[in-house]
Amino acid sequence: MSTYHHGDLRAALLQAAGKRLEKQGIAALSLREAARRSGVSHNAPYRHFADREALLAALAAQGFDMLGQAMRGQTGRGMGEAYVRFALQHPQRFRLMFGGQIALEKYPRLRAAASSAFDQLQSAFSEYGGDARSAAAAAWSLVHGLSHLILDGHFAQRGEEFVKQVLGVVRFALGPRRSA
Amino acid sequence: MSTYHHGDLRAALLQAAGKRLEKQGIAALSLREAARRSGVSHNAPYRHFADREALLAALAAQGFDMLGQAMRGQTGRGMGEAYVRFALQHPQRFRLMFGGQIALEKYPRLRAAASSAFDQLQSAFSEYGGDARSAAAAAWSLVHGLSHLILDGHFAQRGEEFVKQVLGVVRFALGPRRSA
DNA sequence: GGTGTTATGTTGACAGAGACAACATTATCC
DNA sequence: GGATAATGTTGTCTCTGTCAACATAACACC
Repeated sequence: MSTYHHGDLRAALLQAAGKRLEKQGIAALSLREAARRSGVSHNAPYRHFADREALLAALAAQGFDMLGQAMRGQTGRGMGEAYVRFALQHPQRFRLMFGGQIALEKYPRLRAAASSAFDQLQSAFSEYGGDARSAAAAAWSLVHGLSHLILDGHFAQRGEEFVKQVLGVVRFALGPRRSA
Repeated sequence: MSTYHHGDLRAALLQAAGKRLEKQGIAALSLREAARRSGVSHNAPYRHFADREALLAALAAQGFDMLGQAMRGQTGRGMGEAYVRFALQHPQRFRLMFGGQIALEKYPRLRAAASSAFDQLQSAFSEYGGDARSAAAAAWSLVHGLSHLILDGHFAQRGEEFVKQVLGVVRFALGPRRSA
């Protein structure tokens, strides 16, 4: 029988869990459910993930990769808009990535994926001289917070228009401005 | 016997759960544990909370009240700093409040508490004329995102100094703006 | 004061999840 | 081709949320 070994169970589990995640939210994610959807016994996942948290970490890492992809090629304001757009398009994934349920220090792969995404933002602010770090941190905070608050339903509006309006109100002090 | 009825079980549960929350995080919160800590049977909590989520919602509402209290009397930048300080002092509570695990629309009391806190921020920006809403939204986003990212360990620094520096880099544009 | 009604707690039970251990089957490598 | 590691399975335990049925106390009304 070739059905005993799955072939690529790890990927299958990630896909099944990913689907479940977007549809039902983090709380609905279970190893057993993912196993079921992958047509495998309830304990098989443990050969690929140490525990539930490890599965979540892998999904989150995927998310950071996706986010990096979404921001690629963008600059300045456009990058910020891409960030928010990603969050709105993948709400549950975004919450998983930034929900604080995963101990970042336990998953180097995850930390690396996150840093890589942040680096893109950072480099977009290199022109800001000595305060580049602070400006980048502020910009990230701004788009991150905006994403979160919109997702949580704390604003009445949530369209592209609103996002542009809010981002447009902000200026970063110091250094040259006005580039596209 | 006066031991059959607890007296104020609801408050006791909230306190027990609150303690557990700050120490162990949201995931470690369980109705049964709270019941145990309150010296009561495992099903007693259901007389006060419809389900686990309702308990979480009550804890979150408390959190918004605390946040409102922390911002009271502050203005401008100081209010933003108070916001971040609150988040850093009550990390798990903050995550609960903004983790998206609670369906805001199901708990009017919770929504009210949240709006009330936001209103304070909003009113601090009333001077910004027509774009007051956008400016307030941006300011909230900024401090909110900064809090989140620091909590998640995405920045190397996390002291008061760093917070002031990041917030100091941001300016809000006055008056009406062109939109993209 | 006695009595019916409501609020509050208790006991018991069930299903689903995470996690561990022991065992089975297939790949892999010399 | 056989040892060894990788991968899956079965079985079991404990914990949790939640429902149902029952017990006890508080309260309102006569």
